[in-house]
Amino acid sequence: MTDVAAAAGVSHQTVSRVLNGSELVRADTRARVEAAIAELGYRRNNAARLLVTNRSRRIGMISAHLVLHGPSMIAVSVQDAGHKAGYDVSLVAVEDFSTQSLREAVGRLLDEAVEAIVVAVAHREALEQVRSLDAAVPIVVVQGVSAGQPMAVGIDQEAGARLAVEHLLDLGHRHVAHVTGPLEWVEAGQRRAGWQLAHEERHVLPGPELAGDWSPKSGYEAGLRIAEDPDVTAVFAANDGMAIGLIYALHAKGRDVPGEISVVGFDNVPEAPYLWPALTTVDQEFSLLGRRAVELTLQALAGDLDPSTQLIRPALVLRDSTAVPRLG
Amino acid sequence: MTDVAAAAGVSHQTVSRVLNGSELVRADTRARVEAAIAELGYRRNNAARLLVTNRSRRIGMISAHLVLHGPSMIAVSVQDAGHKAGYDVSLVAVEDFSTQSLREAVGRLLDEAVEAIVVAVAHREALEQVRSLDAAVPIVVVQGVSAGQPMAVGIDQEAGARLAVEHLLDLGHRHVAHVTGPLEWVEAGQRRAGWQLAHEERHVLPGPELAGDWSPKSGYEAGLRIAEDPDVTAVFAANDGMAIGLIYALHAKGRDVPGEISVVGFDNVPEAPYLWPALTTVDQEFSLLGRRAVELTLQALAGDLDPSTQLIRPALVLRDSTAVPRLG
DNA sequence: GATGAAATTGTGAGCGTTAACATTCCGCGC
DNA sequence: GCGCGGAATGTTAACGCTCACAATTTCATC
Repeated sequence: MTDVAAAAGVSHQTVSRVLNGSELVRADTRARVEAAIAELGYRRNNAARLLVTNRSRRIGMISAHLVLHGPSMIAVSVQDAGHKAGYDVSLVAVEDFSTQSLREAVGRLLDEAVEAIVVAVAHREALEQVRSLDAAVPIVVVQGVSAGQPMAVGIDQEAGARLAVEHLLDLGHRHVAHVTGPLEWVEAGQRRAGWQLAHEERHVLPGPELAGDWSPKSGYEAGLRIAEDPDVTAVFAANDGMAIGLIYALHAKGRDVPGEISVVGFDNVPEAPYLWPALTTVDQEFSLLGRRAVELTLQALAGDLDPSTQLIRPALVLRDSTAVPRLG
Repeated sequence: MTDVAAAAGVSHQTVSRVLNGSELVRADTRARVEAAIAELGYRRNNAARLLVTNRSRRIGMISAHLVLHGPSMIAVSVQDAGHKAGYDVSLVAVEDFSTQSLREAVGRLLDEAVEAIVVAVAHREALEQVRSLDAAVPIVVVQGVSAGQPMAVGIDQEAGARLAVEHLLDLGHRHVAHVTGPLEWVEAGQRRAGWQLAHEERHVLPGPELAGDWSPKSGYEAGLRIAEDPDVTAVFAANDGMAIGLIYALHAKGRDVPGEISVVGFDNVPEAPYLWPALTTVDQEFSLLGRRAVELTLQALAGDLDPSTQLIRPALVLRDSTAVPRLG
């Protein structure tokens, strides 16, 4: 910086002012400084800057299971929204949810001087733990959110599940079976709750519940069991991956989808329209979620701690994997 | 730090030594300092540290198309391998490949004081541009790599494509059609080259070539065309997503897979085994790629600029979407 | 041309750490 | 008991930037 100042014949402070877009610099001085900067290929040293301003313009994000559609979409969307708001986003992926590993993740972010942390971990206990760590910076939750939580934006999983189940009941199915996600995931619990509620509201008993873990394989295994059960005419799988495994099992067992059994997924992965049959599923608007999360974070940074929970409503996407149940 | 020093009754330098694991601190002094640190909940300020050491222990990564399987797997694996080597990894996603936007991405990373940059952008021109930007830090390329490139690790796309095509020819297909990825992508070109070469080697003419863009939709469109062509009995799709769209189109047109037409994909996405039919495809070992990339980066940081290109060999995964061609 | 207020520029200190060097401590041999 | 040497600790000066304030210039006004 001193070099630039010398080259432009001004003081280092004037260079600093130019860099920060201050109004108080005469146009020709600014031009001279900018020329010198370009000339010398100078870059401002952010460490020094951070040291004195104490503002990193960086927000941290804790994420898990980045291989899954939802988490990865959320990570990308938050990152993107953050950049657009002039923030860098540091992502740290955790592999397990031990206090140890979460503490380490938070520590890592704090070491990077993040101004806030966005937690995108749907694991019930993990969420509580991160919250209880209270890290002197605002924490915003974007996944595994339930109504009434402060500083949280999420997608209304329960509503999405109801959309799916009600669609099947509307078609005339007596009840709907459900392949759950791993129930330590808040989302999995919420989708399951939506499935139950939709039945309760119509005063019918839900169909059988099978445990899955998001993987196509677990959907496949559930499908093998469902194929044996003549009572089941409709299944709501808690995500598209399991729906794919499920349908595969049904095909393998000679059961037609949707002729004999209707299937609805959750996520609307890009290949959903091209599965055979094209998958009816629930679409979540992740990019909106990312934007909202960053908005909320910025708000928190401005000292405005919003105690309300924003829930984005998902939408049902009708395709070919659901049909009126075959009579008799 | 001063506070900690005061609390422990030592000088700040001693605290610094404890923090850096220096040998020259007596055990009881160290214990006292550590107690004070825990007591006060002190965290070292990395900005100040970076300012004086000039070592950020951070590597940057430029990535694109994080929604696609390959890029996202690579991003995760590099990040992971980096963390394990004690480095933070900053990811910046670019959306287009203009000089402008790449320059900005590199700039953003440089501003974060990264010690090296891993470029995971398969776009031909983009790669050259980033290289030509010469950013005073080592640059390692992990995607869109071809043999003979310095400082690069990649997966041998051409070999993978040959595996796929040779398998089909071995089954007895006269030739193989190909749905390409967008040809600005190095990978797309390499897979296409492998497809051509496999034919050349056997002195047969390749089947028709159709242009795709990685999306299931483009695979679907290609599929509609292929379904009309009685000559085509086998197709190599440049990724699984297009293979899915392709198979959907064939089904929709009443063509059986693999009975009438065999299909091979590329990527081995998690749902591949559960598609109908289960997809024969080429598997790439992304986690190994990430580790190799980080190794190479560390080597470069140690001043050892490896001019050789490491290519990881992919593997063919046989499933049910390929079969011996129907006679006549 | 003097005056003063506003616009522009400069000066010095300090952010929290590490590096380099200086100092103190401690135990040992004579 | 003295001096010596290495171990342990302390002191001081950067690192490159912004902040608060001081100094200078500019320009309209009379």
